[in-house]
Amino acid sequence: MTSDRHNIRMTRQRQVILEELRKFMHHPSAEEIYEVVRRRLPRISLGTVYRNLEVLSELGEIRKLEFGGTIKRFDGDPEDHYHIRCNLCDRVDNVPMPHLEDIETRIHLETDYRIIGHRLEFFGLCPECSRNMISPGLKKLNKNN
Amino acid sequence: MTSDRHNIRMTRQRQVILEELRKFMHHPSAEEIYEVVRRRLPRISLGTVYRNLEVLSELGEIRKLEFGGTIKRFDGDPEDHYHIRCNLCDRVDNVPMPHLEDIETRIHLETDYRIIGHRLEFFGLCPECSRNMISPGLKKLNKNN
DNA sequence: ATGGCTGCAAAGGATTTGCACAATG
DNA sequence: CATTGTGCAAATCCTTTGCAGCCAT
Repeated sequence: MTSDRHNIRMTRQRQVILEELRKFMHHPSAEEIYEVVRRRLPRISLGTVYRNLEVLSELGEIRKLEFGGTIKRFDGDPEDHYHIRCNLCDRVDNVPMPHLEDIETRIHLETDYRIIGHRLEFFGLCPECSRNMISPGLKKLNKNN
Repeated sequence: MTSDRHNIRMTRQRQVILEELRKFMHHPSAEEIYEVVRRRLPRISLGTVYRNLEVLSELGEIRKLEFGGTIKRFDGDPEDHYHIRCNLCDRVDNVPMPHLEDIETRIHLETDYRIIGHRLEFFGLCPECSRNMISPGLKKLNKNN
C-alpha cells in the first residue's frame, strides 16, 4: 500500500473496475462499484475492489472522495473539480465551477504550509429530494453534518 | 441521536469536554479530547466523549470536521471558517481567509440543489513537516489522498 | 421523581490485511 | 518464472449503542 509500485499489471478485475466506475454518472461507494462489477466478474471479492480502487487512485486514474460520514466515494474523472452532496439521499454530483487555481498560492503565503491541493464541497438537498420533501424527512437532516 | 432534544443538561462531563476542546489550538480527534478530559475526569468513558461531541455539535457549540480518513476531528469554534491539514503529521489548522458567502447562490442557480453549506479544505505540509522533510517520509505522502 | 446521562462493554460498519493459490508480463 | 494480484475470511479501527444505575433539574 506504500507507493513503491513499479510493475503494475492490468488485470481483468482492475480493468473492469475502472470501466464500470467511469460509467457512473454520480460518485459511487466501493460497495456500489462492487455490485456492478460483480455482474461481469461474479467471483470478484470486495477486498479486491478496495485494493484496486486504492491502486487506481494512486496512479491518478481515478479520485478518492472523502466526504462526511465513513463511506468513501470514488470518481472516475481524475481532473480537478468540485462536488456537491445531497444530505438526504447521499447522492454526489459534480459542480459546474472552474477550479480555483490562484487561492493556493495565497494560502501558502499566509500559512507557511506547502500546499498540495484543496477540496471544495457543497452540501444541500438535491433537486429531487427538495421536491419530495414537503416536510417529513426534515428530522434526519443533521445526520451527516 | 435524532434532533428532538429538549432538555439538554449541562453535565460536568459536557462542560469539561467543551472547555478542553476550546483550549486546543488545532482540531483534535475524539481520542485526543478523551485523553485530555480524562486528566480532569478520570472515570469518563470514550463513549461519553463521543456522545457529547455529537450533542454539542448539534447544538452548534462546536463543529464536526469531516476530513479524509476515518477519523473525525472537532473544532471548538462554531463560526464558519476553513481548514488546512498536514498530510504528514495530520495536524489541522485554520486558514485565514474570508468565508465565501456568495458562491452558494451561484451554485444553487447552476445545480438546482438547495444549498445548505460548503466546506473548503486545503492539504499540504505544515511548516514544521516541510522543514523536517529533507527526503525521508516522502513515501508516506499518498496515505490520505 | 424522572428523564436525561453516564460507564462499561459489546456491537457495528467500512476498510484493511494475511495467506495460499492463480495469473500476468 | 518471478512477482504481482486474487479470493476468502479474519482482523482492525473508529464509532455507536444497549443497559442498568446515577444525577441534574
